[in-house]
Amino acid sequence: MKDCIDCAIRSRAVKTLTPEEFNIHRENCAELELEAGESIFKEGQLSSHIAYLKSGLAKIHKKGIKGSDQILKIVKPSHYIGLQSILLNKVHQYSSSVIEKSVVCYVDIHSFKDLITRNANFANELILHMCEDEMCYFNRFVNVHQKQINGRLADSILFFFDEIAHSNKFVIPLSRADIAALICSTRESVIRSLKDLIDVGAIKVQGKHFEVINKDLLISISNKG
Amino acid sequence: MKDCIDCAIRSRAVKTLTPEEFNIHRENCAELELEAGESIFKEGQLSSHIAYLKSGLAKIHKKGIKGSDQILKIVKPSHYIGLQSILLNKVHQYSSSVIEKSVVCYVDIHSFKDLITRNANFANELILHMCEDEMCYFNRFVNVHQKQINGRLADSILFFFDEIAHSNKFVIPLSRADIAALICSTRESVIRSLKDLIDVGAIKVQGKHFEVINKDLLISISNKG
DNA sequence: CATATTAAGTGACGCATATCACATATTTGG
DNA sequence: CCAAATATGTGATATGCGTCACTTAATATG
Repeated sequence: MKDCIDCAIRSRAVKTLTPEEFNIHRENCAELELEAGESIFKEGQLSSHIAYLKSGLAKIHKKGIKGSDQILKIVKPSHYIGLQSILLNKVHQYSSSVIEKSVVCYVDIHSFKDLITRNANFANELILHMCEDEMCYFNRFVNVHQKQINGRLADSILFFFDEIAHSNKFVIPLSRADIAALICSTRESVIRSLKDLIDVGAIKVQGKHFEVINKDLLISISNKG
Repeated sequence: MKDCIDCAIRSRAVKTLTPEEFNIHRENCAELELEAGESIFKEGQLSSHIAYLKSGLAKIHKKGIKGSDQILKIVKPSHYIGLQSILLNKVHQYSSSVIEKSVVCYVDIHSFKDLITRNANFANELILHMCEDEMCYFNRFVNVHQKQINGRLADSILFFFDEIAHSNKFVIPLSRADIAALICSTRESVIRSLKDLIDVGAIKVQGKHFEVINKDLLISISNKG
């Protein structure tokens, strides 16, 4: 049940809204609970809303010419997904799905655009978010190219440790094939690489349950590629 | 000599400014003419300005753990460079340099931030630009991973054809090593791949002068990776 | 609870491109 | 204009990881 006014996980952008603007925002969005694996939107689909991930985790993914999906980004709560909908092209250029049970709010594009043009602080917060994202894309682009698979896998495990779970024991709600899609590899290579990291004593793995045993070692593997 | 009011290549964002805002903007920026190879800003350098590429071409680049530079983006005129300066961290996270003779305006960060918060149309245009950029990053990320080197090289040649030169004869103002940095490869592999594209009759090359002889063939190579 | 389906793991092999070492060509600077 | 520096090009070799085919384990469904 939607309860925007008491929402503890409002985006920083939404926090800039006046009460009047907040009410407009609230009236123009619909909240949905999605199960793991369900789609937020699909590439090629007409875009009419911008999605806001209230809780849970999502991935942004896109098919390449080889027909295989690639995960472009793991989205944390309190983030917008699909801002490109505000562009002129009316079709989603990539897909988004949740990877664990999540709550997603869909915000009507026109109302969202209106908020941007009437509240510069809201727009400013979006710009800040997008700048942060750009930095992540750059770092990831460089790392994916210059690191070997163990370094890339270490990066991803550290991401879930530091930015999602904040704990040395956590679940990575991705299959081996999905982890491969995230780190630009194949599921067989991911399995072999996981084995390497286990063998050197950096992590313990049981299905999707991960435990970081030696974070410094993992960081070292990440740093040297 | 700075002549903002008659500037034919104002950004779409700047076009949204009121005359008053335009004057503030104008008073808070400095124009520089840079030669090919000169730096706009360097990674690690304190950021105090946002750069605007008035004319010429620039690249955004960053070193990876292997110590080698990677080109993250070729920047066309009428684009801002280094928007991440408006974030809290006061240091550039990547470098930017011009790749041909260019004119760059440096805009004071505080004045730029002020413009964002006082003019939502200006902010809106920035958001649109950043959304377009994000799409490019996603496409590039997927293509760099899923295409083999000939496809990636074809992509870059087509980029210079369609988005920079708008002509089948053009100069790519990059060394072979720089082309390699752009397409995630090495200079030897770029040379071999250029040879392949020449051999199949897609292009002609003389130093940095390129001629696309068979665009359809080049597109086909790009599409199939 | 049993069966079917999907995911994970393994071994063997192949390949696209990186690396290395060098020669040649071009550009730069005095 | 010439020497030095840098860029380009080439041949040979190495390698990290993808691919394929299969077996085993885990999960989903009726």
